[in-house]
Amino acid sequence: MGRAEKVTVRAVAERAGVAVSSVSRVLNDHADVSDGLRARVLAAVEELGYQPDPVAQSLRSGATRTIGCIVRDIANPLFGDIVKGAENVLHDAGYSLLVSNTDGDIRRDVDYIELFLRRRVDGLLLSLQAEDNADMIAALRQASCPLVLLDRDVPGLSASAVLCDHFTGIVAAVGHLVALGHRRIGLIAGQPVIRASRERKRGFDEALAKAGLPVAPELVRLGPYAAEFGHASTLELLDLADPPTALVAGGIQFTMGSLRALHERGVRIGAELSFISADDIDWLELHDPPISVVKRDHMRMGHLGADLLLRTLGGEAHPCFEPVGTTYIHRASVQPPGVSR
Amino acid sequence: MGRAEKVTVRAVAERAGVAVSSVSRVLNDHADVSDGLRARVLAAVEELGYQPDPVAQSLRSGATRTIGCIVRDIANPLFGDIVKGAENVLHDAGYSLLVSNTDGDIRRDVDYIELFLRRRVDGLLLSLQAEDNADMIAALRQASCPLVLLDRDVPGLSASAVLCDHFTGIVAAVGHLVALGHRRIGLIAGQPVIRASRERKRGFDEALAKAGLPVAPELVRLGPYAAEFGHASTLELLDLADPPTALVAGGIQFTMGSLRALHERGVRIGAELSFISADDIDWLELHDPPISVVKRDHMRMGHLGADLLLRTLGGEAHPCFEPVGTTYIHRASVQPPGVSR
DNA sequence: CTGTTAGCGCGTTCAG
DNA sequence: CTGAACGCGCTAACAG
Repeated sequence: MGRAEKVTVRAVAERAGVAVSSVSRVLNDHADVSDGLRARVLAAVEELGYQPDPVAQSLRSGATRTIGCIVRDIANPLFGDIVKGAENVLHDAGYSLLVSNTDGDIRRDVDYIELFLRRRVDGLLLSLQAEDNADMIAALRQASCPLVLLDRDVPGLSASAVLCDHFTGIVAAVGHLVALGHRRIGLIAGQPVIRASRERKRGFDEALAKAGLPVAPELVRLGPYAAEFGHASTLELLDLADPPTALVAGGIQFTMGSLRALHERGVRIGAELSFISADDIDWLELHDPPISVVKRDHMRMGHLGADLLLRTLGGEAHPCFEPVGTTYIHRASVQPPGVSR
Repeated sequence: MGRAEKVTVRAVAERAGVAVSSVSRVLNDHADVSDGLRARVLAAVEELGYQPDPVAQSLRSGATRTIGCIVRDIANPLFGDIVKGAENVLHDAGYSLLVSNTDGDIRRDVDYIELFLRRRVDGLLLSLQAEDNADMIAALRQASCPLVLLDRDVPGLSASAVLCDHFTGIVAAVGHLVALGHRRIGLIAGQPVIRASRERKRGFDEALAKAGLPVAPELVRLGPYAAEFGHASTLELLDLADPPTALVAGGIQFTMGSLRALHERGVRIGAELSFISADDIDWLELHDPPISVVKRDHMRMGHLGADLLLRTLGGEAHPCFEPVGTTYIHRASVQPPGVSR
């Protein structure tokens, strides 16, 4: 096993025949350094292969060049894309990314917040599981580093945010189904503790109202973000005496669960039921027939979030909001029974 | 914005009326501490809400309680599952996980290795992009922390590894296709710089040989792990004068690319072509008709890798190899043209 | 059993 | 323009 001799500033200083502070000056290019000294220091650095110790730098400076990222499920391609986009930007800026996995348990959000703050991260990228948890808000208030919320909205908190326009996407999706003649449209979405869920529900309601369609509470299922919920809800909707002819699923977990339920029942999308997913994941279109989606660019969201964080760290920006557009993409659908045109 | 007063050991010591070292003794339960002192220290800790600074602890102890993880694409659910499994185990053991994204560029493997080592991570989880890169091997030799390879094999390196049995899975898959009567079977897989690719090719060759089938070099495409390669290769195979009747794709990227190509061409899996993916991703089965897969439990691989790392760190284990089984799951297929039975 | 002291490696005051 | 000295917060020697 290789053993690298630990080469410190002191070693470099001795090698160059100067004081340690001079080495530090050169490396952090603090003005007023003579060319001769600079050259000798750089030569010594090169010869010894010196590299400053980030841990010592962190203790001294208070900055760790580390960002903490909190997401529900890093294996979920939605969050994977966010993390990937963020990591790309942060890496290029010299930051490293710590990840988490809160997995449906809101207390783990709090745990990770406290853990990352204790580790003195320079910033936090947050895709929280709920926006109204008191413990979580209290934990975030302790933060002395910039915070960026990813598609979340916690009022009264000093944080930036990257927000998606879910409303427009759902309105377009439902509008399209209505135009096809659907009158019984189901919605499976998350609980209102997350802005995305509220916006989806609001878009759903407004689109129906605009079309003069009645609200059918039994066709709306709001629950925890888990494939099991999407699965169970889809089965319940299919078992209704008067089942929906079209279904909008408001998150990738729900989409997964719903597709599995439809698959089990042998219900063919586009042939027997119109299905729209409110999160475009790359592979959804590969279904046969393809699934219609409301598309969001998750990598871009991570990208923007990291960018916002870096700009705040660099003092170039104060907390602000960055909107991310949403596009509705129609891929396949079917007219409801009894509709002629 | 909340401003937490930094409470140090010194503050706790003064509050309790003892020396700083006594505080340290109590917290790290170094033997020989009187109950009275312990109680007073613990009380002061509680009252002040003291929490040790991990950065200072790291500088002092040399350990950062941080693990670096190197993967090609964290947004890929395959790697996402690995990272998730590893993070779960590491978090419970008090470690945090730094992630990366090497994205097809082998030099980024080297960059991240050097970055993480400079940051003094306590261990490295490595899903490398090639096993034979000299710079990468040189970088890893500099490591003084334990290394765990994830489904990779770098001979001559002091590292543990979690390995999948790809061979058996591909043999089962090809064997099944042969039993159905297929005689022209295509393979899309990675280059031999990664053990997984070599094992898949070896399994493919042996299964064909065992069936007394000729080797058809034009049906085997080995290339970089990218959806584009799977896509282009699939189109090339379809365009052959004598195209394959069945296709085995040896990695999730290739599967993605191939499915997209088949979708574009309107080729129906199970109706016109048998398709087997060598990496089961949760959602593959949701295709209609379902796709046959060679299943691997990626989360378990991350789990085992992290466990191996922790055991090595705890001195409970020396570098070793942990095998992960592979299962072939048949979901749908089609007999080749001209086969009656 | 407990207190005093010396660094871990770095950046940054201050004098010269 | 350069060097000497201090301290970030903690742990581990070494004394008492």
